[in-house]
Amino acid sequence: MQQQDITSKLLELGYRLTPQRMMVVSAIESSDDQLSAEEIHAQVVPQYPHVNISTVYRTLELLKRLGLIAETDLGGGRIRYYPAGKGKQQQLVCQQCGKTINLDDALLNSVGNMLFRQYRFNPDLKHLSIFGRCAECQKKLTSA
Amino acid sequence: MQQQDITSKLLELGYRLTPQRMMVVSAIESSDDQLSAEEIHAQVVPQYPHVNISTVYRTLELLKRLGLIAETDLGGGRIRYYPAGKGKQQQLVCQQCGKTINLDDALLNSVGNMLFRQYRFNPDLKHLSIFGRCAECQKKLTSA
DNA sequence: TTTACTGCAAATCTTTTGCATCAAC
DNA sequence: GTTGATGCAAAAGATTTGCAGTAAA
Repeated sequence: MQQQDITSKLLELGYRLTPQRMMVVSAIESSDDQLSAEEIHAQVVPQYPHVNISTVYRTLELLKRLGLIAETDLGGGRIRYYPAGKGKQQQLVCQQCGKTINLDDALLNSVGNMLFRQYRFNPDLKHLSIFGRCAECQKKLTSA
Repeated sequence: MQQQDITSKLLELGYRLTPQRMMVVSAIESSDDQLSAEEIHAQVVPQYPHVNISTVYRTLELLKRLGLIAETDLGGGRIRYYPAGKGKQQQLVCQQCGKTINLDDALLNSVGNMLFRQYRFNPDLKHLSIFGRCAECQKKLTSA
């Protein structure tokens, strides 16, 4: 999903293309990371000081409802948004430093298969987060 | 961890045994499910109408700090508490019906080992939740 | 021109905190 | 009697909502 796609999709569906919306879309699109509502707002304000945080929330809600963006819940109420088309969001989240590590497909699929074989459970592996401690934080912990 | 153990541990550590604390402990101990702060409060109020929700939060915070209870984050800001000794909390959570299925250790350990071998990441498998759809809801979905 | 969208302020909802009072020890 | 624990109310942080004005179509 490219930025043009999102905005043209909005137009196509009869929604208005306001500068606020375009800037929210642009912020999400151009970021390498997933962003929180606050972060998106912070990124838009310098270019458009009057944008209200409630508009950001309303825009995110709209884009989510239309399936143009998606969200991950990193736990502890930390919700992050990312473009719906932008790859997988399977990750390891370090609870100490917050770093995220992307998981590779092969490993993930083997886990998914195990779960299905054993429990007939169909895991949503597209949005999986596993919490724990990354190598560096683990090291700090043991050396402390 | 039995209820007496928790209360005696509190005493032992020099904390006061108030009726409020005992009732919070009792609510958590006697429930088969994990409970939210609100649910614990709701369960205590009928027997002790003046208990304040902030006392519940303070008690949970204390018990958590002492390692007597633990919490799981079910996503979407839903935090649930359970006695620390009460088995593992590794589970599959159905996003449709809310049912939880406990994961077996062997499977979990093999996942943990894979993650460590490949990423040197130390997953917190004691509190792992994997979201998705259970067998029944999957069936409903495909037959609908 | 029409009415969807926005900004603002106020309302929610959950959790936390300050403080005076109270009760466990 | 001490001092830690509680109740209350208010604060805080994140998100939502009502409403009147504004601007995209």
